[in-house]
Amino acid sequence: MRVSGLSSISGVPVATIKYYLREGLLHRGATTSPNQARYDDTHVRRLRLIRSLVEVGGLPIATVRDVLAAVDDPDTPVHAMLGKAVYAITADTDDDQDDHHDRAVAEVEAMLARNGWHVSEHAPARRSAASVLARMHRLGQERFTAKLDDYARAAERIAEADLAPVADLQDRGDRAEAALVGTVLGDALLAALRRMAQESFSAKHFPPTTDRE
Amino acid sequence: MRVSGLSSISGVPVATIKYYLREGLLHRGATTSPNQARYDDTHVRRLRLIRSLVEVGGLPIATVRDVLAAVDDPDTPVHAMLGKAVYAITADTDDDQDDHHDRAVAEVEAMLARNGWHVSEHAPARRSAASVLARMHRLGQERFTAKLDDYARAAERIAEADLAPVADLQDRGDRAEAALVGTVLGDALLAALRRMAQESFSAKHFPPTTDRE
DNA sequence: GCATGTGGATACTGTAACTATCCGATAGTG
DNA sequence: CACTATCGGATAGTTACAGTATCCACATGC
Repeated sequence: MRVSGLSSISGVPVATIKYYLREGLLHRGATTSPNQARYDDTHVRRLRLIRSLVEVGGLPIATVRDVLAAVDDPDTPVHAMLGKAVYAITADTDDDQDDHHDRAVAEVEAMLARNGWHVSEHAPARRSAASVLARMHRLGQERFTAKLDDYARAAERIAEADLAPVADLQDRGDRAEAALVGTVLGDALLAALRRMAQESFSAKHFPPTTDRE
Repeated sequence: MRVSGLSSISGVPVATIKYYLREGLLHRGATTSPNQARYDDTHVRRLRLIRSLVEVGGLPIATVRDVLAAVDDPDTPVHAMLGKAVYAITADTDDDQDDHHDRAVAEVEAMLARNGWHVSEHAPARRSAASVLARMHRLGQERFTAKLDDYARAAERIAEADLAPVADLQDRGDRAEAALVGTVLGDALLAALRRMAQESFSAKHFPPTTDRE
């Protein structure tokens, strides 16, 4: 298969495929002549993965390159690769280092302790959670503090569902890719489920009279 | 307070504040002279909200304008405003209309039926969930189908925690803003909690020997 | 044998989100 | 009251990102 075939199967324009090749997101095809190469279904798979990370996850192309390089590198442990992806996904929302931030950090720590979670001191998710919580406080939305444990318990169940199937995978590459997809696309799936659950819950407990037109 | 004061309090550059004024994201200050205006803490609050939606939620400026216009308009029902925000947040990941997509749609419908959820036929979250699920299938990640109910039950608990406090709010504007922040920043908070839960669960059930270096 | 397509390099485009400059007018200081 | 910093508002410029488009010498396949 050559570029045009890869393009029509994947729906990605030829020019864009060339761009991804150039940027190192997609491995080159097997060259049969100075200006001829063959692509196979590994390219199709990879292209699909790239598009999902970009379109659903919103990752910048440069990040996708780094993450995929980590996926491909057998020396990179899976958790390190995921850390990279997760760190990339999580916008580094500059924390303002004010009272709200300090309070948010303390609340996250208290929540971890209450629930018996063991999370690295330097996990980006810690900073991220505290940063978002601090923003909520600054916006006058204090109610999340009280609900943190409810969210945490839900997150626990989700994490359990996330990890069990991944642990069964033998091949390192498969496991890395599964973890990556689960993390990035999983966020989008969960967000959609949350919306539907909200709508359903709202319809059930607040009959559509005043609030719902 | 004038722009420079607003700028130093909020940390947003003057030029950017002017840009937001121009684009209609921020209401103009009370003009005291042809070229002089006073800003108050409603501007500070609004600015914080804008930055959160942009930096955490990743919403485009044009969308933020539309969403905030809906928040401000007393004639827009809260759920319509939220629908706008939710629709904006959820990238319209073009569904490829193939077998995978059809199957994903069916799986989402089955899940809704099994859990007794009442969700509008045209809810964007439906399309979004199906679209993400279809992508997972195309990537060879089938395990999510089996886990859909686990995720759904977690989403139910989250939705419950989300909605209860919002229902208490009396003022329409407060309620709209609370729902908006809860939806947009809530996604980010939940994603961070999920990461931490994964790390904690992983450490607990897969002792750090082989996989975790 | 010749139109069609190829890999690869280079240059260009479009959009989004600011950022900088300029203007005449005002505010607050001394 | 003079005067300098700052203001609001308009306009133009910048940067970053993610592609697109063009060009080329060469291959393929009818």
